[in-house]
Amino acid sequence: MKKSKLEAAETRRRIVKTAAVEFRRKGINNTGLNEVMAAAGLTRGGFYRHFASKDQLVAEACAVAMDPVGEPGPGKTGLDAILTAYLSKDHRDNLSEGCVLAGLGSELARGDEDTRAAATAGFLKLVDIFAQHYRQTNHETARGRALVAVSAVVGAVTISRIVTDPKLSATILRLTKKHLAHTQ
Amino acid sequence: MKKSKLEAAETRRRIVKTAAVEFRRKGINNTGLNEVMAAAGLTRGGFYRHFASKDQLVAEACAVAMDPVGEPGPGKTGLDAILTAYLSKDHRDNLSEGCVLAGLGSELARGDEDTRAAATAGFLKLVDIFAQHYRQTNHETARGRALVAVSAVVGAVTISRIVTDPKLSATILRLTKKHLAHTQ
DNA sequence: TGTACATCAGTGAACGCGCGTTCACTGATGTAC
DNA sequence: TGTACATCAGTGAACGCGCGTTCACTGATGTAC
Repeated sequence: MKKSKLEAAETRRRIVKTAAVEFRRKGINNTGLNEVMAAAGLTRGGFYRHFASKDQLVAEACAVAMDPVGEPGPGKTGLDAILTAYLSKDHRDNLSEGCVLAGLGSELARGDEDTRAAATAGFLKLVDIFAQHYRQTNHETARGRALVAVSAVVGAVTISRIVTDPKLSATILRLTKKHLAHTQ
Repeated sequence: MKKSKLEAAETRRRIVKTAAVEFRRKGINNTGLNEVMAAAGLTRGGFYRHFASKDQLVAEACAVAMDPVGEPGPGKTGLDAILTAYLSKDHRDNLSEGCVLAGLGSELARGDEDTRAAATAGFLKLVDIFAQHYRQTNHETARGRALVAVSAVVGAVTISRIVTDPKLSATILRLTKKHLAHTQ
């Protein structure tokens, strides 16, 4: 049953990618390795040919999942487009493809060093994207504003997912967008 | 071994309070009922005399834990005091007594209706406290600003706990405070 | 190029463990007379 | 007020279950000669 090195590498990538989706969808603690492997079309036993532990998979899945964050779609640019995408109902309702910081924030805070480092790298990437759109004379000021803005949007999406009143949820997203667009 | 009704009610309260601490400290999914009961000085079996399920305890613990949120300590008032307390390293490092929204945000988003309703009530209470300090002519505007501000501080504390770089963590808290104080 | 053998990706059963929940039991509390 | 009995808070063992992890095994791949 041995597969070629190429196939094995592809399998590994598939496991990480599947995990990135499943963890975001159901939470890290609520997602078993069995579940991830099955979703990747494999059986449980093969997992440890690729990873030393679940924690390692968590860290790698986190790193992979952070990559596409903040890309508001092809052709769209500008802070407004980014804010619109991040603070959309689409993003709020689509856990499995959304931002890791908003989807797994409080679980990441209890994660191991590697996981938190991956999340930190993703956060900084997002901050850079935001900072590019804060056209200040001072680069540090732009970065500072971006730090605050990213924190704010992560909080807004997190809370918009908790809140039981749909109107309130929508208002949080709308007003956060308005606020951040105005302090550009 | 039966206890008086008074004692039983006291026991129930103790379980909820203990759960509120343990859930915040280790996360809801990582905290077993066994653990909560032991921390409350009881054995596992007695739990179901007081609660129908773990989910019920989660909802009640969440409601209780949300109560003291936003109280910046005796004698201190004003938005600045609230922001200072909420965005302090003390709050960041003291999971077990901190704000539920920041400590359990992404787990709450996957919680059941009752839990999310309790969290929503707590969120709105916090929004009201903030809104009282935004002295606008229009009450709705003040509430809007408060919604955004509470989302922002929840995001900031969440991320300050994830980030592996202590300086970055401190900067997020400091700049978020500065930003929100200035848009008063 | 062909043969013999080592490697190792993936399978599927099994491990111990802790989970949420149930249950028979104990004995002090509360109630009825 | 005193007695007899029902209630039920709390105990501790046990339930089935899914978890992360291990392991013997299979057989195609990759390598050495």
